[in-house]
Amino acid sequence: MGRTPCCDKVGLKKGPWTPEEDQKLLAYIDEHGHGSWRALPSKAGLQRCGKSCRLRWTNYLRPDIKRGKFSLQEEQTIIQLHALLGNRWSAIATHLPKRTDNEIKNYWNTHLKKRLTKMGIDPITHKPKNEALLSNDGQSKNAANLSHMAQWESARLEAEARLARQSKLRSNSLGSSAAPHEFAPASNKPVGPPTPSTPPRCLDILKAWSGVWANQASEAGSGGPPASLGCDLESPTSTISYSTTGIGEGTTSFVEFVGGIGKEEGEENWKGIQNSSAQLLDQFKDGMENSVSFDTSHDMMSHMAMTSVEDSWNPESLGGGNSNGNNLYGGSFMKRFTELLVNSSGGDRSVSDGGGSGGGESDSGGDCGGGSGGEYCEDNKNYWNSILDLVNSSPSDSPMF
DNA sequence: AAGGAAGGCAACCGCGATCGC
DNA sequence: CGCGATCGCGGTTGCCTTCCT
Repeated sequence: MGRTPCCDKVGLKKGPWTPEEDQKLLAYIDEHGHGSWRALPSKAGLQRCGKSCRLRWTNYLRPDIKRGKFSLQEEQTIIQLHALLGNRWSAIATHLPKRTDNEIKNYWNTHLKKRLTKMGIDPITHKPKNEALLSNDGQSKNAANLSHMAQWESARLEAEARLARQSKLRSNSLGSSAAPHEFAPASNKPVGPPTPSTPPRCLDILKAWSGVWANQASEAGSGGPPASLGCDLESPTSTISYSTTGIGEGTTSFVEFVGGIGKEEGEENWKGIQNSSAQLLDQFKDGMENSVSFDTSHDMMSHMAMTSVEDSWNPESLGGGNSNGNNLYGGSFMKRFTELLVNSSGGDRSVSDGGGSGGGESDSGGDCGGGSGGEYCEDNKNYWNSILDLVNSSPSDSPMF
């Protein structure tokens, strides 16, 4: 029953690739595209299994990958995304143009993870180790909130993937004018919809959400943070079953959840939206109904919209929420933390780019706790703005968007 | 200068998801 | 609907390089 490993065939070479092999593979793909990886080696005259060829191509030979040292910005991105996505390297890679999931994974394991551990941070949960001893009421609630978002995002990812597949199929069946080169997209993700000029509309809800946050923030002025933003992130609860093994393991992305949100769009296009979650829901429904044109995704997303959002995305969750802070993931903690982290790498690095928008700020310990109000809120806003920027600046060729 | 330890990274392995017959 | 083939992903291994003593 078990599938035999593709490399079990005797006579197939393993181990490091030689320049000659690279050349053969490159030449073949350049001329024919990879097509079926299984069939490629024999056609290309390589004594390798297809899987090995695919890996070599995606991780090394692909023309659109960048090699070399990770920039500060990239490090920060990885850390933040890992905090939200866990070990979903391929998903993280979609936000890091020209980096492969394998490279990111290696970099995490060899550099960032150790740095975290050194600092007393649990690299899995991204929590300071001593926080594990804290009472779990607020934390668990936040974790649950994030988990809800993870559920939702997971469903969205599935839908998008399906969308992309179907789109690809359609374009193929229409005798698309695709170039003969079938270069794999970044991180082996399915090729995105053929008309990327309009991003997946399912993301509109995310814009809306962003807009709500922006409004909350602006209305609150220096008063309170958009509670849902930093202190008590609520999210639609998916009806799909999902393992809630904790952040960083088995959870999906909040960053991707806000994926594709243009910060400006989020703050301007949607500024007119009332804070009413009902209106927001209408927007969401409209977006769903009008945009996701493929049956499967449409059904799925619509189902999500109808069954999930209405059930759990209540006004309280949008506008209310608590302010008990200490939201590890939504608060300034993460930002400061990542900055601290990248700074702690020592040597010649410094936080000087825009990504570390709050660079140089005092280390106030990231207390989200009540009290500090304005500064905290500003930090939260900045943090999420940086996330939005981060996602927004995701490569246009990212198959995710 | 030599040997061992540690670090870094390319590549492999195995599993789950998906596709096509 | 079932089954085999294929693909993609994440975890792990093992080799090579660099650092340290």
